[in-house]
Amino acid sequence: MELTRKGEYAIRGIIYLAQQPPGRVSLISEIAAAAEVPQTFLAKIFQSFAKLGLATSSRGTGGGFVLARPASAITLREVVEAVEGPILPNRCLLGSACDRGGPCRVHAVWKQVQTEVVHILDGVTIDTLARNTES
Amino acid sequence: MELTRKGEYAIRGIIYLAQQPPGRVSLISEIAAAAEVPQTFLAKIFQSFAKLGLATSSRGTGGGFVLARPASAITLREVVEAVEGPILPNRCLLGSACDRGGPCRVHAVWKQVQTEVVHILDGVTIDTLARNTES
DNA sequence: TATAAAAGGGATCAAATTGGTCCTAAAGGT
DNA sequence: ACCTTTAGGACCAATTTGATCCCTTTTATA
Repeated sequence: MELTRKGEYAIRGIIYLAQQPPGRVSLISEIAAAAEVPQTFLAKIFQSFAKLGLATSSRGTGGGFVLARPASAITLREVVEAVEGPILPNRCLLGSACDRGGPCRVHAVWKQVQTEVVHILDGVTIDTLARNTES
Repeated sequence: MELTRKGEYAIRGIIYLAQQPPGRVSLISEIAAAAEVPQTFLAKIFQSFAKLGLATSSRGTGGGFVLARPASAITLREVVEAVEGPILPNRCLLGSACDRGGPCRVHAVWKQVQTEVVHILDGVTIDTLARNTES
């Protein structure tokens, strides 16, 4: 029930991107330095972003990353799920038969938790986080 | 962001206890068989329950476990936290300085997630789960 | 008062996950 | 050609998870 480093780094990294002037290309080395995150690790994270269409990547000289959409159209949920996988408080929310025969007794509760968490994270955009200067 | 086996076993085990006639002592072997959980592992889990005052244990012949309180006075949150530790979507909710200087930008969001999840789990008692015959 | 029946608690262990590095390949600019 | 930059795969150490084993302590009872 805890965000991993990967998730934290992902958020820090994409917030940095969102704070750049629109269209400005950022190097992974630059983002890593700014977000204080191991560069090679962050590179993997941004690969996921690129694959999922959160960021656009370009190679070679002058290459780097740009947000694929306005920061106001990227939700915290998308970013978290991009690297951590779907919000899933319990395995039983995947398949149908979680208990030994029939849905488990707590199924409905986990479903509710999932729905609520997804709702909260969907309600926060990267734009909001990027503007949010200090607490 | 996922319940572990330990948490699942804990819930299954305590639900079984709650389904017994009031005052009836259950052996760990009996609970393990009924809940289809590895016995030695479940023993550890019930040790936690005993320490935290969710169940009462007695040793020797005729010993075993009984709920320390009516099942209607034990919440799902207590059971989960007993074995998984506090509901904590992000490490930053522990200390004060999560970001490099000052609270991190997402701090408030994680706080909200934590509050909401705790609220949901606090609203479900073991009694409710134990009565809940099938979905 | 042995003895058997339970839980308590520590040590240990394999497998999976996490957190991260390294190297080579591919793509793009000069 | 050559340099720069991301893509992708292999790899690795540390931690966590999911257990098991063994010995100790407590307690009832034959």
